[in-house]
Amino acid sequence: MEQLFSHLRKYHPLSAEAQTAIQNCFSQVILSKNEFLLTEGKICRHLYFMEQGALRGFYNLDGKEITYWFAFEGDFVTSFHSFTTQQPAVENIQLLEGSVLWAISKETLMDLFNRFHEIERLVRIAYERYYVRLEERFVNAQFRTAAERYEQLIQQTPHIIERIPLGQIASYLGISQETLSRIRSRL
Amino acid sequence: MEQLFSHLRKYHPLSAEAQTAIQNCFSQVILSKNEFLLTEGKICRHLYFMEQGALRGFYNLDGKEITYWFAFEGDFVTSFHSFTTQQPAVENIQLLEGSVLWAISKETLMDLFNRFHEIERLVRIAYERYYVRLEERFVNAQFRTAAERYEQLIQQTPHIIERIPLGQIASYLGISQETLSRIRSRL
DNA sequence: GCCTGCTTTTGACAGAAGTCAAAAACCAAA
DNA sequence: TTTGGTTTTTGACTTCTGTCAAAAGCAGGC
Repeated sequence: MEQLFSHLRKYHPLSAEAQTAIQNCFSQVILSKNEFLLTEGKICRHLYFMEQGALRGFYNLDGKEITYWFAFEGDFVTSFHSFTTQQPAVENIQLLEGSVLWAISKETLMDLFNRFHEIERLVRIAYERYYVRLEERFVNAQFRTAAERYEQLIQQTPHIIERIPLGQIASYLGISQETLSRIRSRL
Repeated sequence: MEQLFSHLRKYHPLSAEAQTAIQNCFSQVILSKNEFLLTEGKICRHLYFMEQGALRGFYNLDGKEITYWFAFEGDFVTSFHSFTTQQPAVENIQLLEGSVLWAISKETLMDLFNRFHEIERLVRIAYERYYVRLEERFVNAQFRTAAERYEQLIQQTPHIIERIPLGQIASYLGISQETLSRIRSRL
């Protein structure tokens, strides 16, 4: 739990009361490799925080699995679209390693927002950081070549390369596995 | 100003006091075609709301202008990265038509957040919507073909096609102008 | 009406990336 | 060590998209 707080404090300081409330509202979830946190068509009712482990978000397109994000230690995890709108999810969330997560339901989180302005602020600030990250990734996807994207991945998030199978990395970069293999061989 | 409120209410209802405060904190900005709201290297100190008009965000890559978003009536406008981090912007924001905007400085907005939890909530909710939109656009950029993206543009945001020159639309879709022209000719 | 400049289209060619299929490498369990 | 399954690499070929250059289309000003 202390790990959760130390991550949360990176966004915004928290009063003792807010911390106590958070402590009472999150519950621990332990899952093993290959289990699903969410499947396509279900409504995502929880926000998770990853304490230890790794997972991926993917959806099915023409029979192929498209992995489009990963989460590791210290990341928030949810189907953003489904969680915020309470519509059925289009994607799946699957564990890549045995993992420890903290979960809070949407209702409980809304209740925390009502009781603690500072918690809603923390989330607002977290959203800003995640938005900027996504914007950067979007610009890369649209305007950089496959090789450039791979090199940037090596620079910025080497843990992805170390912990994730090649096929899923290729998908994450928006290229075929064969192309990624060729890029690697000529670097 | 009423237009601003009617847009804001789509995110979250506002008390009379909050509305009065907002009224006192936003100021009107009128700009003509081709003027710049922000240039590369400057820190973006304001959040804008577009009442009337159109503009684009673009940055320079190898001597070429890459247009990667547009804003129209009812949109919030800022350099998200620069505004939230107060780092120099990497992009330019330029008017595409004579426009009417409402502006608020970062400090004033933070002050509103402190005084009105409900205003920070409204922004938190707005962030969620914008994040979902960006996520969708990212997935399209990475995993759909150029032709699919163009068709989706026609379906979902036909005003872009009507009001924006082809070269900038091509850039927005992440393809060359020639390719877009060919896609159009064979539809 | 007729320049002039800007936008859009067309043509020819080159390069990047995808697909399908097979081979090689790797890994874990028996 | 052998075996079976999975992951990664390699090869041959095709398709999509980009680039450069030229032509066509269009709009405003004179």
